[in-house]
Amino acid sequence: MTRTRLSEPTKTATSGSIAQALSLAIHEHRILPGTKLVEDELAEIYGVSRTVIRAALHSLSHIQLVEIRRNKGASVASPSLVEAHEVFEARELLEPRTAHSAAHFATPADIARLERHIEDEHAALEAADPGRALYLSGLFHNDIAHIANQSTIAGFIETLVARSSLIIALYWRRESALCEKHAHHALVKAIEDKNEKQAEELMRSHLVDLHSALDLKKRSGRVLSLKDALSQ
Amino acid sequence: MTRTRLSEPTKTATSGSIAQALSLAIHEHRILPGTKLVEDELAEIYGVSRTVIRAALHSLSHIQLVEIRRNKGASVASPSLVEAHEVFEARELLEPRTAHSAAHFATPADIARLERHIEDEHAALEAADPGRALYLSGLFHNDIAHIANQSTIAGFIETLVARSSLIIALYWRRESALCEKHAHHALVKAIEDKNEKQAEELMRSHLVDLHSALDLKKRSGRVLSLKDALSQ
DNA sequence: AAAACTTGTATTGTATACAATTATGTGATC
DNA sequence: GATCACATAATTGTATACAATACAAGTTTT
Repeated sequence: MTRTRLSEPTKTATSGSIAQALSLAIHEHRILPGTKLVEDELAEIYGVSRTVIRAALHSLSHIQLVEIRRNKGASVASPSLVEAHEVFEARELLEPRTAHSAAHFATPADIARLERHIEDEHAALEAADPGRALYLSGLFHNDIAHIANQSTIAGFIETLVARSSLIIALYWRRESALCEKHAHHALVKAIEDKNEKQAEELMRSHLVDLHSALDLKKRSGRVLSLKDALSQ
Repeated sequence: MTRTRLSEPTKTATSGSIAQALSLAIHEHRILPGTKLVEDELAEIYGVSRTVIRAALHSLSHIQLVEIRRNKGASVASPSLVEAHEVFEARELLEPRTAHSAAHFATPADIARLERHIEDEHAALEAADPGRALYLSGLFHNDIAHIANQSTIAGFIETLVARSSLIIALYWRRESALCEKHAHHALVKAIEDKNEKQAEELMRSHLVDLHSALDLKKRSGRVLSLKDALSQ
């Protein structure tokens, strides 16, 4: 996954790049669950036809980041509490295993990248940008899945991490995500030490911790205009 | 071009129904890995425009049943041996857990449905229709995943089962699938008895057995014409 | 006033036209 | 005979036009 390019406007938006941009905006909570995603509006914003927008929306709907109802259009998905628990239960099943394998396969370059993720995440929190911190936190988990060298499972985890971002927007009750910093640090340490069993156990407890931080009732969310939310 | 009004309940083919029809054809090995899927040809067969076909192909590409390369079009996916092993490793991670939960949640109606699947599968083998038997065998696994009441994980398993069908087309070396009959029967028995631990263990050993039946080198496959393969 | 109908607008679904790209075949050259 | 160049066909990518559906507001009817 490459970082978003900044200022060159000549980038002809393709359905993939638009899906990625929308996905990032959802990850960072610039557009919240329930927001209607109107095809014409998005086509205008990205300077392409509805055809391309439709492809992007459909690909996001497949990973359940957006929900498409026939003749009703697309909106950012709004997982139920049951789905929320399911997502975290699935993560608790998959990710400890990937942490185990990651501890086996990780190279020094991998370790360095993971540590950079943690630093960036911390910097985003310092800069009062919790949305970006959340996104980076997701990248951290995805990166571990890829290091584990199981691309099929890594693909599943990517969708689970993405949906987790929606869930956090709806059900999160904890004030800061700072507590995660130590958990992530300890995890990297275990992976660096090639302590597979410990990495697995740290990942498991980390996820249980996140899962327990879900609230029981939905939060209300104000919805910004798409133009504003997608202007970067 | 006018649509086919000749037949009675002319189910206006939608992208979903077309995706399902193609998926079934792939499951049943009527169209084999590597087969080119030309949009115009499919549009002609199903009596819709390319727009609808494209949506169907894209949705199949998301679950990796078909592979789409830009400007090159779609073809039935042809997983590498590495991917094949990954798919089965993922199944070995997920499905024992669902078997465990299924044993917990299964109702008598669920048991009856599972047993019907086994019978149908056996009947298909008797009728010398191994493709259909394979499809039904996949349904059996999907059904267990749904009984386990974890729709997120069930969704993952569905894609893994689908890809397994491609893998079997490419790498299967066993003559008959009859051996599975006993495995499936024993599994249902354990679920019926609500013996969670045994169900989990039977599922694990069943999957290890399947995994071990993969050959190391690809088989060559003859490709039929799409019109013939999709005529049902 | 409440319910049902009507009409107008916004939005999505599908087909089609055209542009861009890739694949194919033919002949010239060595 | 092999290989390259180039023209032609086949196929995919994108935009747009139009049809179908849903949504909202106002009007009529009871």
